[in-house]
Amino acid sequence: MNDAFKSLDREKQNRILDAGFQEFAEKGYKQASTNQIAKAAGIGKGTLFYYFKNKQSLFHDLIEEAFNIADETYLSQINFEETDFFERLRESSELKMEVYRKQEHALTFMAQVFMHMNEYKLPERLLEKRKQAEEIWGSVLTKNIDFSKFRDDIPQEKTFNYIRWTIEGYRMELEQRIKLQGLSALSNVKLEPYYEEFYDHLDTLKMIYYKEEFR
Amino acid sequence: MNDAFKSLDREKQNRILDAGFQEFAEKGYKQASTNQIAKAAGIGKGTLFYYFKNKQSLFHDLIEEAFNIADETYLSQINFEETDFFERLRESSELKMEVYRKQEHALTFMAQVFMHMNEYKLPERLLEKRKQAEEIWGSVLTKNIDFSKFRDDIPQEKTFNYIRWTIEGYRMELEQRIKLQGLSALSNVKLEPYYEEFYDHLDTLKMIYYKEEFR
DNA sequence: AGAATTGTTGACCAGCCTGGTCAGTAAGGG
DNA sequence: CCCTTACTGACCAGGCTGGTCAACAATTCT
Repeated sequence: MNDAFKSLDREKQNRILDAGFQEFAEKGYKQASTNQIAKAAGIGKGTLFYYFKNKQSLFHDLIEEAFNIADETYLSQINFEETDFFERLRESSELKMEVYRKQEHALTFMAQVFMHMNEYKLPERLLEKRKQAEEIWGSVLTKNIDFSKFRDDIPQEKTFNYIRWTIEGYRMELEQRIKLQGLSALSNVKLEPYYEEFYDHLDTLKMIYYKEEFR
Repeated sequence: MNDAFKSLDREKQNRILDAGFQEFAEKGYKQASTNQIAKAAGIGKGTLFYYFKNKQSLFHDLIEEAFNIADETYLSQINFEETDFFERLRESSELKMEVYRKQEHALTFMAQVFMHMNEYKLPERLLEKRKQAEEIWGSVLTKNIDFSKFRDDIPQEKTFNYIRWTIEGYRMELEQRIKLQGLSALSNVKLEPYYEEFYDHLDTLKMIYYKEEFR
């Protein structure tokens, strides 16, 4: 990523970044095609290599950019004053949705990178960032949370995991549903009804896992 | 799949089938490589095409074979007399594990095919099978189940989904854990402690979602 | 025994796609 | 007018693709 790229207008930058995020997230480093990325971004192949010196450096730059995006629009916005678990969960989910709106494939790309991190020999600089990110991502739903609101006949760790897994399962099914009904991009989908559905699930989970007096 | 293949000894057949399952499950139809499959199965490339007439027919045969395996060692073994949800869940999980032991990648292959079914133009014969399979797979955790044991302050459908999602989340984390700790094949991993862990989760879920008198 | 059949292989094929280059074009600013 | 910068796609060598096939090996038949 050189100065030429950085001085592009934001829209074009984002188009290129997102094309890269999507291709690498879908196929992994080796199988990803720079031709595809250029085509999806709507630029010539030469131009891609005019902005990035080669495939590997493009990949590294994408990782760094994804970290930055996640940092700026997600992690740094989390309100760690909020001690209620479900409120924190709601806020963090909404922030995540913000990221999706800005850069639809940044987060799936990040997840892919996290999963296969060990296969890629990344420079020290990125490994360091990853370590930091891992910690803070893990703290989003734990740091300064009032876990005493959970019913105490179920081990706290289980409660925590069960809620995580349930939400994750719901998220995946929702993704599937949206993908099936319309081929439209996420940005074109009316999201309001899904929010209501999601809040409803949060309430139900509160019913299930909170002590009576906190429901 | 011709007579030559069918008259191979079981072990070699399974080696080839599983190599195919794995490759297609990992990369999808187009990206899958017949070279890789032959190499992974430990046979020459020519031999693979001596057994199967071409890539597409190999793919179709694998689908059919996967359906048969799932049918024989999983679906047909489910005891639909058992009306307790968690007992049914336990049994079906153990049966699934049987399938894994016999053909490690058959089920992930099937899942992949189900997901991307619409992209492949499959012959009528397979589409029909799929339709049937879909119905019966859906019925495994519902048909003849006594849902009245669930607490009735939470909608039954939610209860059902939440348990599914929780178990699925647990399964994925377990897979991750096993993959990390040892690179050994599933068949070499001591499974007993995991079973205990799994049963423990089932008990906890019973605590959460059953009426008091059925816990 | 030898002949005939069946099983198995990897070198080989044309063709596609790969990451990357670079001569050439276009545009803008001085 | 030149100089710089932005941008492109034809082009390259090389790797991998699905698939073939002549040659060889093993087994079975006569």
